Amino acid sequence: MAKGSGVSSETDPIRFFPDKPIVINSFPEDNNNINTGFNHNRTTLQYWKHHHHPIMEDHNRSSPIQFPVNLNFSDHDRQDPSDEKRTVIGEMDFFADKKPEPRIATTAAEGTGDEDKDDSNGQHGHNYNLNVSTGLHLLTAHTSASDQSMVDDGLSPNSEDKRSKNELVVLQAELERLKAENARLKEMLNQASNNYNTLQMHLISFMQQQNQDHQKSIIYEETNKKQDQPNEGTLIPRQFMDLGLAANARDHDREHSPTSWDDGGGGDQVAGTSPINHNEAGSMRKMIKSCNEEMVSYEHEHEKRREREESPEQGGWGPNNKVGRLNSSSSKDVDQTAEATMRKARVSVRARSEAPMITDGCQWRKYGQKLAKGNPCPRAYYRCTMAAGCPVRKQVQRCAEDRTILITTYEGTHNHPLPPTAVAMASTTSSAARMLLSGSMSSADSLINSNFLARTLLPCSSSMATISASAPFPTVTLDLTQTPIPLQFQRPQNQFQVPFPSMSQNFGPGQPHFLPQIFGQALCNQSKFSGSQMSQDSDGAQSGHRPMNQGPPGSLADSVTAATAAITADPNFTAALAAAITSLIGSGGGHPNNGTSDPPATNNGSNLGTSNNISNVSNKLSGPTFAGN
DNA sequence: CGAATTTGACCTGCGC
DNA sequence: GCGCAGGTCAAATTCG
Repeated sequence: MAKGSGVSSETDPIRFFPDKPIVINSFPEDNNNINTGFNHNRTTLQYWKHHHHPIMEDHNRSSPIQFPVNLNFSDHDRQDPSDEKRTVIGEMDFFADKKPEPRIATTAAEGTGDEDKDDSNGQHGHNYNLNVSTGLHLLTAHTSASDQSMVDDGLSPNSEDKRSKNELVVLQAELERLKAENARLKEMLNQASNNYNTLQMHLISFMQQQNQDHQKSIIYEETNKKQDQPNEGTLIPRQFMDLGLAANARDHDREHSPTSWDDGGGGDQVAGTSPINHNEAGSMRKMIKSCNEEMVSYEHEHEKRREREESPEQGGWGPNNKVGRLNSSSSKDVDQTAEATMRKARVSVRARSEAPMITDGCQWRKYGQKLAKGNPCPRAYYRCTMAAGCPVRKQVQRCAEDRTILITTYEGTHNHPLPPTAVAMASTTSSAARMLLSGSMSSADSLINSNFLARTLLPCSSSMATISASAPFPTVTLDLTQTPIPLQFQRPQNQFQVPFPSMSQNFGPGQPHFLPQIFGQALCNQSKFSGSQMSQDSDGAQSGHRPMNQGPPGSLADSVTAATAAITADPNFTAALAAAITSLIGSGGGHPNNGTSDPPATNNGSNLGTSNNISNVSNKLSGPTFAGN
């Protein structure tokens, strides 16, 4: 969390979004570095570092949007010499290519010679203002032929007069245009600000709801524990229960109280607690609605599956699986669906590694290996052996296309104490899990959550989360192998890939690369570590013994944990997320349906359980043989 | 010798 | 109902 504090202290998403109105880019480059506003270059970062105020605060001085406005600067504007200087400079630069003309014209008309130098009290500015701002008309009106003749006696024939008038007209038109543009940009900025605020409030209310749900789930758990006295000896994965129940509680809530986002009626917890910008909210609602529809159908399917699957065997992975059914119908339902959900949910981690298996702080025992269809590389099945009865299992397999990629799929939740690295990870991932779980509550939340989870778990530039509904089990795939992802949605079949517009955008300038570094480094370490320990595992050849214990203190698990914890706990991150979502929505980068179609994420909140398992991902070698080949 | 892995058999779900 | 594929079990094997 120490790192997290760093994130939170510096991260100011406000900068992210409000700036986004790439207004900036529509201006000439010479005004100031705001132009590069959204580039990730040093200039921008430096700018932001040195201007710790969001553009919204500072727009009077630095935003190009203000230029046209400041054209009307008055004496008041000039009270502060320094201010004036800066403003003038900016303006002059901005209109550099057009100013010479008016000056020439004015000078010629008034015959005042070098006014810039003569006017030491700023009178010039004032006069100039008259000439330019109000003055284009006035000048034209006042500057009669006689005036001109007085000044430019004998030097200004009619043709020249006409020419200057024409220039004035042109300038006037230009001024009008700029004013209009300024107004438009202002409007955009306001809208962006509104959107940002709206989403931020949504997020806050969403988080509050999550807390409530979590508490509710705890209550459920306590109740169930009392009811399950006979099974007291059995280890009950608390996180599992918490998360699962939370999800179910939400499902229940949703079933009995349709949300406004879904049905258009009022009363959505999120929408209801915060004002909505109708433009933004409208498109968002569309996305969410379609998403929700998909989720509903998806959930229906899985409900059926669950009914079929749970009744016969009830998952044999945990003795407590049967408990729920013995309880009262209500808690039974809750338990069943929750646990089923947890059992079914999976988190798949793709990472480049030469090692036969990524270590995650847990001990695993291989219990099977199978040659799966479509992949020449065998799939190895591991089960957690850190505690008897731990239901967690994982599959390890190399990617068929790229065998340097190791795909580790986790399923289940540990029911025992975890080593430091794993513990930290678990706590972190549980947060993410809750995020994801809450997705089953309402479509709105689900949308946010799927993104949130993805961004939370993989905030680095090379990350991507894929939520798949095609598999029998909802699966979230965290791809740590990808290079920065384009802002576009790919949608293979039922998969919805959550794109990560380089998180650096979402975070304040202070730490744009903080998280990516963590993850990147962790992965890098992983690779190095793997490489140093293993020559090649392509043949499944095992090179001797690899101690099966927790990963090193500085492992991927730690990194991920720290990073994730930091993010999840950082309100700024949530705000940044909101901004990111807004940008995604606003950019129209994806199909409305795409952004929404993350059924699995929401579906049964199943991913929660899985996300817990993510906590196990670390970067140390463990299991002996890799089945992966 | 105990622990872990290997590997073929078995079970189950699903699609045709 | 049958076959396929994924997943699991457990005896055999290997390793330290």
